[in-house]
Amino acid sequence: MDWKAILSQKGYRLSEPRKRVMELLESAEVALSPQQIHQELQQKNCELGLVSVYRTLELLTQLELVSVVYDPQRNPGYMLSTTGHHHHIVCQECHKALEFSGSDDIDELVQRVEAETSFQVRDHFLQLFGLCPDCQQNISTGD
Amino acid sequence: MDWKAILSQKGYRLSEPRKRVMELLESAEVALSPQQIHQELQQKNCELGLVSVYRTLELLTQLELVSVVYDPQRNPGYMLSTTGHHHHIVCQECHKALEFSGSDDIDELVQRVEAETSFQVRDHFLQLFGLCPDCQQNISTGD
DNA sequence: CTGGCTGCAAAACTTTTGCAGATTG
DNA sequence: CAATCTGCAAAAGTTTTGCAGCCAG
Repeated sequence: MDWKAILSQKGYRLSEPRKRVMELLESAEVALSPQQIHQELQQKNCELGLVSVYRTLELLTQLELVSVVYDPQRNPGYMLSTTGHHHHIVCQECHKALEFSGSDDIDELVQRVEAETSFQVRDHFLQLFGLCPDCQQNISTGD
Repeated sequence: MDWKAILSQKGYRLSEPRKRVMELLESAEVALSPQQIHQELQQKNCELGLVSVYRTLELLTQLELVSVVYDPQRNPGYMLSTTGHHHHIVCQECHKALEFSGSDDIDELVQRVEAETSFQVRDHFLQLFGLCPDCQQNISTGD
Protein backbone atom coordinates (compact mmCIF):
# COMPACT_ATOMS: atom_id res chain seq x y z
CA MET A 1 0.00 0.00 0.00
CA ASP A 2 1.50 3.31 -1.01
CA TRP A 3 1.49 6.48 1.01
CA LYS A 4 -1.45 8.03 -0.82
CA ALA A 5 -3.61 5.03 0.01
CA ILE A 6 -2.48 5.11 3.62
CA LEU A 7 -3.37 8.78 4.00
CA SER A 8 -6.82 8.30 2.43
CA GLN A 9 -7.55 5.19 4.38
CA LYS A 10 -6.89 6.95 7.66
CA GLY A 11 -9.11 9.84 6.68
CA TYR A 12 -6.40 12.35 5.82
CA ARG A 13 -6.55 14.45 2.71
CA LEU A 14 -4.19 14.26 -0.21
CA SER A 15 -3.32 17.92 -0.15
CA GLU A 16 -0.85 19.79 -2.29
CA PRO A 17 1.70 20.37 0.52
CA ARG A 18 1.67 16.72 1.48
CA LYS A 19 2.25 15.67 -2.10
CA ARG A 20 5.10 18.14 -2.47
CA VAL A 21 6.85 17.06 0.69
CA MET A 22 6.59 13.35 -0.11
CA GLU A 23 7.75 13.98 -3.65
CA LEU A 24 10.81 15.80 -2.39
CA LEU A 25 11.63 13.18 0.22
CA GLU A 26 11.27 10.43 -2.38
CA SER A 27 14.07 11.97 -4.38
CA ALA A 28 16.39 12.69 -1.42
CA GLU A 29 19.31 10.54 -0.36
CA VAL A 30 19.96 12.60 2.75
CA ALA A 31 17.70 13.45 5.64
CA LEU A 32 16.33 16.98 5.23
CA SER A 33 15.57 19.48 7.94
CA PRO A 34 12.24 21.33 7.94
CA GLN A 35 14.11 24.45 6.78
CA GLN A 36 15.78 22.64 3.92
CA ILE A 37 12.50 21.14 2.81
CA HIS A 38 10.89 24.55 2.93
CA GLN A 39 13.67 26.20 0.94
CA GLU A 40 13.95 23.51 -1.71
CA LEU A 41 10.23 23.54 -2.30
CA GLN A 42 10.19 27.32 -2.61
CA GLN A 43 12.95 27.26 -5.21
CA LYS A 44 11.50 24.38 -7.15
CA ASN A 45 7.77 24.42 -7.21
CA CYS A 46 5.33 26.06 -5.00
CA GLU A 47 4.92 28.47 -2.18
CA LEU A 48 4.48 26.48 0.99
CA GLY A 49 4.64 27.80 4.51
CA LEU A 50 7.28 26.52 6.90
CA VAL A 51 4.52 25.82 9.38
CA SER A 52 2.90 23.45 6.92
CA VAL A 53 6.18 21.62 6.53
CA TYR A 54 6.30 21.07 10.28
CA ARG A 55 2.72 19.91 10.39
CA THR A 56 3.14 17.64 7.40
CA LEU A 57 6.28 16.06 8.83
CA GLU A 58 4.56 15.52 12.14
CA LEU A 59 1.76 13.63 10.45
CA LEU A 60 3.98 11.62 8.14
CA THR A 61 6.22 10.66 11.03
CA GLN A 62 3.28 9.58 13.12
CA LEU A 63 2.05 7.42 10.24
CA GLU A 64 5.57 5.97 10.02
CA LEU A 65 5.90 6.99 6.39
CA VAL A 66 8.85 9.13 7.35
CA SER A 67 11.51 8.69 10.01
CA VAL A 68 13.70 11.05 11.95
CA VAL A 69 17.41 10.70 11.25
CA TYR A 70 20.06 12.73 13.05
CA ASP A 71 23.05 14.19 11.25
CA PRO A 72 26.58 13.92 12.71
CA GLN A 73 25.95 17.08 14.75
CA ARG A 74 22.76 15.54 16.11
CA ASN A 75 20.40 17.84 14.26
CA PRO A 76 17.20 16.10 13.34
CA GLY A 77 16.21 15.52 9.72
CA TYR A 78 13.51 13.58 7.93
CA MET A 79 13.71 10.70 5.45
CA LEU A 80 11.32 8.35 3.76
CA SER A 81 11.09 5.10 5.67
CA THR A 82 10.24 1.62 4.60
CA THR A 83 7.99 -0.41 6.81
CA GLY A 84 9.12 -2.07 10.01
CA HIS A 85 11.55 -1.18 12.74
CA HIS A 86 14.93 -0.18 11.47
CA HIS A 87 17.94 2.05 11.98
CA HIS A 88 20.07 4.35 9.90
CA ILE A 89 23.69 4.72 8.98
CA VAL A 90 24.74 8.25 8.06
CA CYS A 91 27.79 9.42 6.14
CA GLN A 92 29.82 11.93 8.15
CA GLU A 93 30.94 13.67 4.97
CA CYS A 94 27.97 13.92 2.64
CA HIS A 95 25.23 12.94 5.12
CA LYS A 96 23.85 10.30 2.78
CA ALA A 97 21.80 7.87 4.86
CA LEU A 98 20.74 4.26 4.46
CA GLU A 99 18.40 2.07 6.46
CA PHE A 100 19.47 -1.19 7.98
CA SER A 101 17.42 -3.61 9.97
CA GLY A 102 17.91 -5.04 13.41
CA SER A 103 19.05 -8.59 13.73
CA ASP A 104 20.05 -11.18 16.31
CA ASP A 105 23.02 -9.06 17.29
CA ILE A 106 20.70 -6.41 18.72
CA ASP A 107 18.66 -8.98 20.62
CA GLU A 108 21.83 -10.34 22.15
CA LEU A 109 22.91 -6.91 23.21
CA VAL A 110 19.51 -6.18 24.72
CA GLN A 111 19.58 -9.41 26.69
CA ARG A 112 23.07 -8.75 27.95
CA VAL A 113 22.15 -5.27 29.16
CA GLU A 114 18.95 -6.52 30.78
CA ALA A 115 21.04 -9.03 32.69
CA GLU A 116 23.65 -6.43 33.65
CA THR A 117 21.29 -3.68 34.73
CA SER A 118 18.02 -5.40 35.72
CA PHE A 119 16.19 -2.91 33.50
CA GLN A 120 13.47 -4.27 31.26
CA VAL A 121 14.24 -3.04 27.74
CA ARG A 122 11.27 -1.87 25.68
CA ASP A 123 12.74 0.35 23.01
CA HIS A 124 16.05 1.41 21.59
CA PHE A 125 17.59 4.08 19.47
CA LEU A 126 20.58 3.24 17.33
CA GLN A 127 22.32 5.15 14.59
CA LEU A 128 25.69 4.48 12.98
CA PHE A 129 27.98 7.10 11.49
CA GLY A 130 30.81 6.62 9.04
CA LEU A 131 31.78 7.02 5.43
CA CYS A 132 29.69 6.00 2.46
CA PRO A 133 31.46 4.24 -0.42
CA ASP A 134 31.78 7.45 -2.46
CA CYS A 135 33.31 9.44 0.36
CA GLN A 136 35.75 6.64 1.22
CA GLN A 137 36.97 6.97 -2.37
CA ASN A 138 37.22 10.73 -2.32
CA ILE A 139 39.14 10.81 0.92
CA SER A 140 41.61 8.11 0.01
CA THR A 141 42.38 9.86 -3.28
CA GLY A 142 43.10 13.08 -1.46
CA ASP A 143 39.56 14.47 -1.68
CA MET B 1 42.34 11.59 38.17
CA ASP B 2 39.28 13.44 39.36
CA TRP B 3 37.50 16.20 37.54
CA LYS B 4 39.15 19.00 39.48
CA ALA B 5 42.58 17.76 38.49
CA ILE B 6 41.51 17.38 34.89
CA LEU B 7 40.20 20.93 34.74
CA SER B 8 43.37 22.35 36.28
CA GLN B 9 45.64 20.29 34.16
CA LYS B 10 44.04 21.55 30.97
CA GLY B 11 44.32 25.13 32.13
CA TYR B 12 40.71 25.67 33.13
CA ARG B 13 39.75 27.34 36.35
CA LEU B 14 37.97 25.75 39.25
CA SER B 15 35.21 28.31 39.38
CA GLU B 16 32.20 28.37 41.64
CA PRO B 17 29.68 27.61 38.85
CA ARG B 18 31.69 24.64 37.67
CA LYS B 19 31.88 23.26 41.18
CA ARG B 20 28.16 23.71 41.69
CA VAL B 21 27.20 22.02 38.45
CA MET B 22 29.50 19.05 39.03
CA GLU B 23 28.27 18.73 42.60
CA LEU B 24 24.67 18.62 41.43
CA LEU B 25 25.37 16.13 38.66
CA GLU B 26 27.25 13.91 41.08
CA SER B 27 24.12 13.53 43.15
CA ALA B 28 21.72 13.01 40.24
CA GLU B 29 20.42 9.68 39.02
CA VAL B 30 18.66 11.19 36.04
CA ALA B 31 20.00 13.30 33.22
CA LEU B 32 19.21 16.96 33.85
CA SER B 33 18.39 19.61 31.29
CA PRO B 34 20.16 23.00 31.46
CA GLN B 35 16.91 24.49 32.79
CA GLN B 36 16.60 21.89 35.51
CA ILE B 37 20.19 22.41 36.55
CA HIS B 38 19.65 26.14 36.65
CA GLN B 39 16.47 25.87 38.72
CA GLU B 40 17.79 23.33 41.18
CA LEU B 41 20.89 25.39 41.81
CA GLN B 42 18.83 28.52 42.35
CA GLN B 43 16.65 26.82 44.91
CA LYS B 44 19.49 25.14 46.67
CA ASN B 45 22.58 27.21 46.81
CA CYS B 46 23.66 30.04 44.71
CA GLU B 47 22.60 32.42 42.04
CA LEU B 48 23.97 31.16 38.77
CA GLY B 49 23.01 32.37 35.31
CA LEU B 50 21.46 29.97 32.84
CA VAL B 51 24.06 31.05 30.33
CA SER B 52 26.79 29.84 32.64
CA VAL B 53 25.08 26.50 32.91
CA TYR B 54 25.17 26.17 29.13
CA ARG B 55 28.81 27.19 28.97
CA THR B 56 29.78 24.92 31.81
CA LEU B 57 28.01 21.93 30.27
CA GLU B 58 29.64 22.61 26.94
CA LEU B 59 33.07 22.51 28.54
CA LEU B 60 32.39 19.48 30.70
CA THR B 61 30.97 17.59 27.75
CA GLN B 62 33.95 18.43 25.61
CA LEU B 63 36.25 17.18 28.36
CA GLU B 64 34.12 14.01 28.48
CA LEU B 65 33.39 14.49 32.16
CA VAL B 66 29.73 14.69 31.32
CA SER B 67 27.68 13.00 28.62
CA VAL B 68 24.51 13.85 26.81
CA VAL B 69 21.62 11.47 27.46
CA TYR B 70 18.26 11.80 25.75
CA ASP B 71 15.01 11.28 27.61
CA PRO B 72 12.20 9.18 26.10
CA GLN B 73 10.90 12.25 24.22
CA ARG B 74 14.40 12.81 22.85
CA ASN B 75 15.11 15.93 24.85
CA PRO B 76 18.78 16.22 25.70
CA GLY B 77 20.00 16.05 29.28
CA TYR B 78 23.37 15.84 30.99
CA MET B 79 24.87 13.20 33.27
CA LEU B 80 28.21 12.47 34.82
CA SER B 81 30.13 10.00 32.73
CA THR B 82 32.80 7.52 33.63
CA THR B 83 35.75 7.20 31.32
CA GLY B 84 35.63 5.40 28.03
CA HIS B 85 33.05 4.91 25.34
CA HIS B 86 29.69 3.84 26.65
CA HIS B 87 25.96 4.05 26.24
CA HIS B 88 22.95 4.65 28.44
CA ILE B 89 19.74 2.93 29.32
CA VAL B 90 16.95 5.22 30.43
CA CYS B 91 13.79 4.42 32.36
CA GLN B 92 10.68 5.52 30.48
CA GLU B 93 8.84 6.17 33.72
CA CYS B 94 11.24 7.87 36.12
CA HIS B 95 14.01 8.69 33.62
CA LYS B 96 16.66 7.14 35.83
CA ALA B 97 19.67 6.37 33.64
CA LEU B 98 22.56 3.92 33.85
CA GLU B 99 25.67 3.48 31.77
CA PHE B 100 26.54 0.26 30.05
CA SER B 101 29.55 -0.51 27.95
CA GLY B 102 29.87 -1.79 24.45
CA SER B 103 30.89 -5.36 23.94
CA ASP B 104 31.41 -7.92 21.19
CA ASP B 105 27.75 -7.72 20.29
CA ILE B 106 28.20 -4.17 19.04
CA ASP B 107 31.29 -5.09 17.05
CA GLU B 108 29.35 -7.87 15.39
CA LEU B 109 26.56 -5.53 14.51
CA VAL B 110 28.98 -2.99 13.09
CA GLN B 111 30.67 -5.61 10.95
CA ARG B 112 27.36 -6.91 9.67
CA VAL B 113 26.20 -3.43 8.67
CA GLU B 114 29.53 -2.63 7.04
CA ALA B 115 29.15 -5.76 4.95
CA GLU B 116 25.53 -4.99 4.08
CA THR B 117 25.96 -1.31 3.21
CA SER B 118 29.61 -0.89 2.19
CA PHE B 119 29.81 2.05 4.56
CA GLN B 120 32.86 2.29 6.78
CA VAL B 121 31.59 2.70 10.34
CA ARG B 122 33.46 5.19 12.51
CA ASP B 123 31.03 6.08 15.27
CA HIS B 124 27.71 5.07 16.68
CA PHE B 125 25.00 6.31 18.93
CA LEU B 126 23.00 3.85 20.98
CA GLN B 127 20.54 4.33 23.79
CA LEU B 128 18.13 1.83 25.29
CA PHE B 129 14.80 2.68 26.89
CA GLY B 130 12.77 0.58 29.28
CA LEU B 131 11.80 0.19 32.89
CA CYS B 132 14.15 0.34 35.83
CA PRO B 133 13.71 -2.26 38.59
CA ASP B 134 11.72 0.14 40.79
CA CYS B 135 9.28 1.09 38.07
CA GLN B 136 8.77 -2.53 37.03
CA GLN B 137 7.64 -3.12 40.61
CA ASN B 138 5.37 -0.12 40.80
CA ILE B 139 3.65 -0.89 37.54
CA SER B 140 3.06 -4.56 38.27
CA THR B 141 1.55 -3.69 41.65
CA GLY B 142 -0.82 -1.23 40.01
CA ASP B 143 1.43 1.81 40.39
C1' DC C 1 47.76 41.29 38.20
C1' DT C 2 45.76 39.47 34.15
C1' DG C 3 43.58 36.30 31.27
C1' DG C 4 39.86 33.42 31.79
C1' DC C 5 35.10 33.33 33.48
C1' DT C 6 30.49 35.02 34.72
C1' DG C 7 26.28 37.55 34.19
C1' DC C 8 23.20 40.27 31.82
C1' DA C 9 20.78 41.63 27.83
C1' DA C 10 19.69 40.69 23.57
C1' DA C 11 19.90 38.15 19.36
C1' DA C 12 19.26 34.01 16.68
C1' DC C 13 16.98 29.94 16.00
C1' DT C 14 13.60 26.27 16.17
C1' DT C 15 9.11 24.70 17.06
C1' DT C 16 4.21 25.45 18.50
C1' DT C 17 -0.38 27.68 18.58
C1' DG C 18 -4.73 30.34 17.27
C1' DC C 19 -7.64 31.64 13.91
C1' DA C 20 -9.62 33.13 9.44
C1' DG C 21 -10.05 31.63 5.02
C1' DA C 22 -9.04 28.19 1.26
C1' DT C 23 -9.49 23.33 -0.27
C1' DT C 24 -10.43 18.41 -0.66
C1' DG C 25 -13.54 14.60 -0.99
C1' DC D 1 -20.95 21.55 1.66
C1' DA D 2 -18.54 20.46 5.68
C1' DA D 3 -14.66 19.14 7.94
C1' DT D 4 -9.93 19.25 7.19
C1' DC D 5 -5.99 21.75 6.04
C1' DT D 6 -3.11 25.88 5.02
C1' DG D 7 -0.98 30.26 5.88
C1' DC D 8 0.02 34.07 8.52
C1' DA D 9 1.28 36.22 12.68
C1' DA D 10 2.72 35.75 16.85
C1' DA D 11 4.12 33.24 20.92
C1' DA D 12 6.99 30.08 23.31
C1' DG D 13 11.12 27.81 24.14
C1' DT D 14 16.02 26.87 23.51
C1' DT D 15 20.69 28.06 22.58
C1' DT D 16 24.22 31.50 21.22
C1' DT D 17 26.75 35.92 21.32
C1' DG D 18 28.86 40.46 22.81
C1' DC D 19 30.63 42.94 26.28
C1' DA D 20 31.69 45.00 30.82
C1' DG D 21 33.25 43.74 35.08
C1' DC D 22 34.80 39.98 38.39
C1' DC D 23 37.88 36.46 40.20
C1' DA D 24 41.06 32.37 40.46
C1' DG D 25 45.72 31.32 40.11
